[in-house]
Amino acid sequence: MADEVRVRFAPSPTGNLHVGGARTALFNWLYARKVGGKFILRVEDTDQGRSTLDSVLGILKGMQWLGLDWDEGPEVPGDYGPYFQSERLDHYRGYADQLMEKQLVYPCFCTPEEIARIKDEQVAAGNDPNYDGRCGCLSQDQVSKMLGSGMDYTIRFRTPDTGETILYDQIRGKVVFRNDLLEDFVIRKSDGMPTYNFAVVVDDALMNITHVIRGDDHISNTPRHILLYQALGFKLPKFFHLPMILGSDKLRLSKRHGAVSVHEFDKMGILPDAMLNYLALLGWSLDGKTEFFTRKQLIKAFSLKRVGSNPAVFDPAKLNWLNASHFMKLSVHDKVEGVYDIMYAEGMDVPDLDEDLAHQMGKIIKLYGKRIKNFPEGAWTLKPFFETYPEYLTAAVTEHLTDEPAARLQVIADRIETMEVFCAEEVEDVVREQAQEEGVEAATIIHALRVALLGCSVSPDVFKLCELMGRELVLIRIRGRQWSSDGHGLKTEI
RNA sequence: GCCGCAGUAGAGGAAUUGGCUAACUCACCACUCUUUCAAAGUGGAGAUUGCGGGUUCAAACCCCGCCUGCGGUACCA
Repeated sequence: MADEVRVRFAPSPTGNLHVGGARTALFNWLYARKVGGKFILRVEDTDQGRSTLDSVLGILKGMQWLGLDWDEGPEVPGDYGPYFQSERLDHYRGYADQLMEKQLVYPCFCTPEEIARIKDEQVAAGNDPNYDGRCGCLSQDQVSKMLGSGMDYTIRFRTPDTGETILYDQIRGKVVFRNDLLEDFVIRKSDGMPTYNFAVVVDDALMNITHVIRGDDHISNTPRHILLYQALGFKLPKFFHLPMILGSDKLRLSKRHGAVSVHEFDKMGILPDAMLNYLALLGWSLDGKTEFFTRKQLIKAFSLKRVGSNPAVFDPAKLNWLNASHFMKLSVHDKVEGVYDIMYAEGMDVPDLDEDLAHQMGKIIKLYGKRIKNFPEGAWTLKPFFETYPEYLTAAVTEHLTDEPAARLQVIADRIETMEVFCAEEVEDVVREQAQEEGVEAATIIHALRVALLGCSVSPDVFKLCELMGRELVLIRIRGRQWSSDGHGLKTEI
C-alpha cells in the first residue's frame, strides 16, 4: 500500500464552500476515485480569529450536497487523524522543536510594529521589504533571557541565502525561485498556533499525501513548503497548481459576481451533478468536444494531464444550460419529487404527495417537457394548477383577452360544459368550429383561452392543458372572472 | 517595488505539441414552422492566437523585449 494515492482538500473554515474551493475539491476527489486512491478532507482552522463552526458545517454540507464523499476527515475516522488542525497542535510543536534543535528555526521577539518598521526602512533604503533575520543572530544567552521574561515570540524558519528552490509543477512545469528573495518566515505564531505554511507541510507529510492538488494562489508559497519538507526530512509530494476561477470581469470570483457558494446554486435549482460537470469543465477538458458528463463518466474520463494552466471565467449561463441537460435526463418521478419539494418549501398550496397527485404532476411535467429546465421553474409552472385562479399577467391579458375574445370564451365555456366527453380533441374541435363560425382566426381564441387558463401567454398545447386541468377548473377559469380591456388586468370578480 | 503564474472570438476550450481554411460548446444574430414560447429546423456573424521583434520553407506552439491581469511578498489560508 506504499504506492497508494492519497489526495486531500484542505479548506479553511472562514466561509461557505465556494465555487473555487468546490472545484479544487472536485479535482482531488475525481483523481482519487479515478485511480482508486483516498480522498481526505482536512480542516485548516489555525486562524482562531476567523474560523467558525458554522463554516465547518457549511463546508461539510456543501461537500455532501455535491456528493464529494471523503474517505478520511470530519465524521469519518481514519488512521491519520485528527483531521482538524486545531487538534494537531502536538504534532506541530514536536516538529518545531525538532527544527529548533537543529537550529533551522529560531524564536523571533520582534513585535508586528517592529517588523513593519524594519520593512519600511528597507523600502526607504531601496531594498526589498524582507525581514532581516535579526533575531536569528541573537546569542543563546539573550534568547534564554528573553524567553524567561515571558515575552511573546514567533518562530521563524531560517531560509538559505543562496541557491534556488525548484518546483516541478505537474501542470506548469519547472518553476524556479531564488532563495535570497525569501525572507525568514514565521512557522509558529505567538499564540502557539502554526502558520499555514508550516501546518500544511507537517500534515501533508504525516497524512502521506502523495499529490497536492490546490489553487494556484499557493504557487508562490510552494518554495517555502519545499524548504520545510527538506528541513524536516519528508518526502516531497507531487504538486499540481490549478488555475483560478474568475468572475465575468476577469477578477477573482466573489459575491459581486452573484452566486458563489454552492448552497446558493442548490437554491437556484442547480443539480449537484450539473454543478460537478460544469466545474470540471473549468480548467479541464477531455477532448474539447465532449461537454456533458455524468458523475460516473467524469470519473472515468478525468485526467490530471488534461488540466490546463490558464484561469477560467465562471459563466452562469453555461452552467444553466448544462443544468438543463442534466435535468432533462431525470425521470419523471424524480422531477415530480423535486418540484413538489420546492412547491412545499415555497408554501404553495399543494396537498400531500400521494400517488394520484404524483401521477397528475407527472402528466403536467411531461406535457411541458423541455420548457421546464429545473425544479424551481417546475414549481412555478405547476403552481397555477393548484389554485382556483392563477395570477394574471397584465401584459398577457391586454394582448389576448380583450372584450371580444373574452366574450367568445364564454360561448366556448357553454359548449365545453355540455360536451359529452371532455378531452383535448373535443375542446379543440369546439374552438376551431367557433372560430370558423365567427370568421376569426383560431389563434385568437387559443391565445385568449391560454391566458384565461394560466394568466400568461406561454404554455404548451392549450387543448392538452385543458384536459389536464379538468373540465371543472377550466370552466371556473373561463367564467369566474371578467377581464378588463383597458390593460389593467382583472376588473371584477363575480 | 520585487518574485511568480497566465494571456487562443463575449465565455469555456481544441489544435497528433513547428505543418492544411485556428475545431467544438455556451452566448449572440437572422430566417423557417407553429397555437404563444421553446434547447424545433436551417443558416450567419464573430480570432491579425495580448503587443513588437527574431529563428524557420513553415510559429498559437521555439527565442528576446514589452503590455495587461492575477497571485505571493501576513503572527490569512
